[in-house]
Amino acid sequence: MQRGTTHYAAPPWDGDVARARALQVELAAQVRLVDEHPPLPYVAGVDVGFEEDGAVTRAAAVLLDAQTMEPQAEVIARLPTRMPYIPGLLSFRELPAVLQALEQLPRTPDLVFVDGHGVAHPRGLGIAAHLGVVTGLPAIGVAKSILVGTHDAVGTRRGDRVPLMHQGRTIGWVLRSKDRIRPLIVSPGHRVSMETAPALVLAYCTRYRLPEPTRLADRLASRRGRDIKSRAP
DNA sequence: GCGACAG
DNA sequence: ATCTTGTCGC
Repeated sequence: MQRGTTHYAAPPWDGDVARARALQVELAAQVRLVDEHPPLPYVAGVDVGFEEDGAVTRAAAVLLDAQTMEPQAEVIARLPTRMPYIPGLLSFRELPAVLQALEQLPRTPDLVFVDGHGVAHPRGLGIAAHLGVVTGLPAIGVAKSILVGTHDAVGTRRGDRVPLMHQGRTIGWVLRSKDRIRPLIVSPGHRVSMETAPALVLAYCTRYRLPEPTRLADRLASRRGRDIKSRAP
């Protein structure tokens, strides 16, 4: 960590699925779906990839100027993978590495775009909501497919959207970020309202399906982009 | 009991 | 998520 004072507590994992789910319910109660993000000087995008056949979890975080969307910093954190992928418990597997990457950024972002769901989760605590609650930072979840919920047909043009419903509640949106391209599943994670989340995501979608913060982090996390700057002694 | 199931 | 070339389309 280079910022020194910031150290986020990673979620615990002892193999007890029931305990993890109980913790999710507790943390979900702390989620605030109201707009509390400041005028955005800086935004960040985070995503995770794997190396060594899954033995190593690699998280990437990219800091961008909120206005120009120009990348200000790109960092990578590597940690040994300590649990398998379990639907509904993704954050317990990926958040530890993501938090370390966030700590390596030269400054704290005012909003974080996370690859995965926000409150559009069985217990209301997708990885974006989990990240938001443990860091206190405003966060939005941007997923490529649905984990839970149903929805009506969505228009085919950029900006078209329909609510993602679950147990009679709107838990997110199915948002068309690009004409004719498979829609994104957007849900607020923390300190962002259900109404604002899709507007912010759309504002950061330029010529690609994914919003810039997430797209850049995605490129760094997976092994594409010709391994720009990594290596950690 | 039988599927579904973010990444 | 990851294993993988070329190919169809804006």
